[in-house]
Amino acid sequence: MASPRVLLLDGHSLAYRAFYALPVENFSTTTGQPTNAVFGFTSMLINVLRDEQPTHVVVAFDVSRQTFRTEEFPDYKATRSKSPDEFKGQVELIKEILAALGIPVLAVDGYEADDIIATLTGRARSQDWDVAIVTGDRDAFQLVDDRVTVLYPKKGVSDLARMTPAAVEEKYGLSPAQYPDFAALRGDPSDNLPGIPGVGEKTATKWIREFGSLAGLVDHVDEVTGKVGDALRVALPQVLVNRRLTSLVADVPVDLDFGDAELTPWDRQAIDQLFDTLQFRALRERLEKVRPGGGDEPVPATESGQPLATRTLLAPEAGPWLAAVEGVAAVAAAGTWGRGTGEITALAIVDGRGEVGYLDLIDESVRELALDWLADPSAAKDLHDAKGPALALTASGRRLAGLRVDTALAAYLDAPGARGYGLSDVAQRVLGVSVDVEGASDQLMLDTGEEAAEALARQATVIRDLAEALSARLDAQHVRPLLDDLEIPLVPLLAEMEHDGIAVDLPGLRELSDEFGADMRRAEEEAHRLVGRPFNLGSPKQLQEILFGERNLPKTKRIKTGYTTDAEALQQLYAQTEDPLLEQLLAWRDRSKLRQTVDGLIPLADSSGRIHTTFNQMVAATGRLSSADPNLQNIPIRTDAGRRIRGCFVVGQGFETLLTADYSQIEMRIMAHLSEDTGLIDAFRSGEDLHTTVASRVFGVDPGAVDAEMRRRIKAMSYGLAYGLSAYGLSQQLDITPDEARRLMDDYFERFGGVRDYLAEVVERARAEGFTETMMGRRRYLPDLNSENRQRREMAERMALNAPIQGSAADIVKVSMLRLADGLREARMSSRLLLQVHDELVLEVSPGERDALEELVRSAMGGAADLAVPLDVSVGSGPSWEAAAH
DNA sequence: GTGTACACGTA
DNA sequence: CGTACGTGTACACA
Repeated sequence: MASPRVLLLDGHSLAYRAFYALPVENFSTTTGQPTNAVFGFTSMLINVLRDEQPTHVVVAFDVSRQTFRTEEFPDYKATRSKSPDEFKGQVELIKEILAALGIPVLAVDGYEADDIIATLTGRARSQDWDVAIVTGDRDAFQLVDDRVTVLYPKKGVSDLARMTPAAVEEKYGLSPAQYPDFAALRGDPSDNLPGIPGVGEKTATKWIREFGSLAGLVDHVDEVTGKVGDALRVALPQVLVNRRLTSLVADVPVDLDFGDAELTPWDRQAIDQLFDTLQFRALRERLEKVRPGGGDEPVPATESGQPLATRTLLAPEAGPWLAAVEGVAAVAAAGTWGRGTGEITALAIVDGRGEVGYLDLIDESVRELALDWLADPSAAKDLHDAKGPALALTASGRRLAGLRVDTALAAYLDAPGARGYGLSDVAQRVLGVSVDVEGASDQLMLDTGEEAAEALARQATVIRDLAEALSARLDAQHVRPLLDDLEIPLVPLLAEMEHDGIAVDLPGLRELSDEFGADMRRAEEEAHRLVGRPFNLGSPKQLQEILFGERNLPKTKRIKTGYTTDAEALQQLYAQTEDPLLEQLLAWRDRSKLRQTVDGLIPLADSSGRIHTTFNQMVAATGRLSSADPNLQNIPIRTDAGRRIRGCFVVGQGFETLLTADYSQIEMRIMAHLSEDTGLIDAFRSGEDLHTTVASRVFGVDPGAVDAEMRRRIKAMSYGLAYGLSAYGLSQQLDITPDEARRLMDDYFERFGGVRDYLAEVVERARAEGFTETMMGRRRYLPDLNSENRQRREMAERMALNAPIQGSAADIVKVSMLRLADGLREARMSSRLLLQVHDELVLEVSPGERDALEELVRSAMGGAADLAVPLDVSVGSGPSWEAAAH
């Protein structure tokens, strides 16, 4: 075996280099946390791990600016400006990353990182190890020899100079051992070490070469002629000071066993979580490629992903084989699905005995057997992301049943807010194994039979092992009921909703598109006329130039790229200046947004005029569903023109009407329940208008005396509470002074103190426990609650405040959907659920079922949770989504 | 072609 | 300086 190779990094100097090399504007998270130093450092680390292939790694940091050097020479590094706060916070993040990678971090009081590196270099050399040093401090060049290389960042963070003895010789004309002598003569402006007037690198090199060393030069100092000789003699004491400071200390009391520095597999969960919060996507992939043991290591035979003897089951034996499956089967499905339909092309099944079967569903009879088996409730099965296959089953007229663990959903409940829930993501995170799903599907496409079977069977074994590992995790977190009773039963229901889709009035949509298009053109022409030339109204950049440059309008709120041109700001500008261009811009924006929505819908209608969204069960960190392709959860409603789009979602053929049902103020009701605030509970129980009732208490007047403005303010305040609204934010929204907003909040909490106490308690508990919980126990982990960074911490606090409220509402709506679907089945009704929009359900009503359905919906939704306040449901019906509103 | 910023629709 | 999403456009980068 090759001798160990140790990699030593100067954490501070590299982070510092990165901090100034990478523009912070391009390297910050969406929450505003600067990450340029972390990114640059991590990027360099990954590169050297890849290129140097070290067996051991240590990172050294400076402790403080106080070292023996500042004692000897108080001006040492005195010109270094205090490192900015954005930098210091990032050093902590770097240390977190190193901790997750299992790389020891060393810092010794009174010494610099380079001294630690010199010390460790000496130790490694004495064991005859190779050493690579990465540092932005050139003093380390003195350590270079045939086994010690210094990698010095030339510029940026990716270009490292490889300083070998030959490279030092070439660059300075000196040996590494001569370097500190040379540096002492030259001085170092960055360390605030004075040089000698009239002496630069050239002269310094010449002297060292001539006399062999600084000591040699000192011995013959009188022989140096000319003005520089005089200068040298004058500066000699300083030069000797420089020499002592430049020299690295190789006997720092360092407490390190090299065994602890050995590279080992790292803590994937910690890495994933860190890289997620830092929003490092590409880096994570680069890191994955250099992980210990290499990126493409074969999976050990005994571990997950190892193919077993796979039997490809042909028509005659497929039926008996499926009937003989024992225990819970882990199933990997191949196929295509989306937009309300799907097709399964192959299944690999591993059963409780370890029997592995592969079914090619191209064969008609195998296909029927396999689909029936998937729909068999007595055949227990685990799948990964079963909604796709469920969609295919639904399309074939069946319903997925017997689903025990969906490993994607389980991973989501275990860690909502993670980066991805694909099989390879989850297998990597939970089991630490690589599953090349892409490669597998490539092989499936090649259809080389055996290879396709092997690839899919491998996935099935991973699913089997994941189901076991995740079950244990969910049990430990007490979230197993959420999987069993909520998320899993929802899978076939969502598949059916997606498959059914919702009918649209296509001619109506086309008409709207034309109309909105005409409005856009009018506004655009007028805008061009007002500006005097054509420009792109859709370009915020051009808009900024025109508004704040040419027209010199008052500046709006600052954004990264200048000043915002969002609708709110344009409206304020218009109120101030009455510039007619602003009217046109606002009109154009409004119409183009609506047209964009309409034009996105039209091509998605199927041949029978129905549109099929995809509900995503695993994206929202709070537990909500989301809707995509198209998003039917953000169809306009607030404006008349917008509502006309809703009017184009209509009842389909064979049905009588659409019915919508929504929870009124569900989040406020949850807040009343969770906070146990008697005032708020009473307000709901009174049955009067909530905001008016709350306003009358806050302002101390009769409900009849509450005017529209009072109600508006209280409504904004109440809703804002669940989002962590600040006095400043409230003042902005209500257009009042922050003082007034503060007073309003105080008055509010005076009357509803339970709410304030609850909100404060939620955050504190989450800070202590690391996560928030909904009424049903759904967790959200918020590590940033203990962040040193104020912005991140406060962001996490608002999330902590909101997650139990939004998440409990999401849980309740999910429960109501399941109760409703069960009720429909039991009553043998053919009306059906089409959409969920967070607190609203949209149903399609079969002829004659209207009244019974309303009754069912009210009881399913109203009884979905037992709260201290009633769950109020309002119902409406009509031929379109718009008309069914209430 | 891909990623980011901005703007904006919903609950 | 208010949470949770998805989507289209512009624009800069590769």
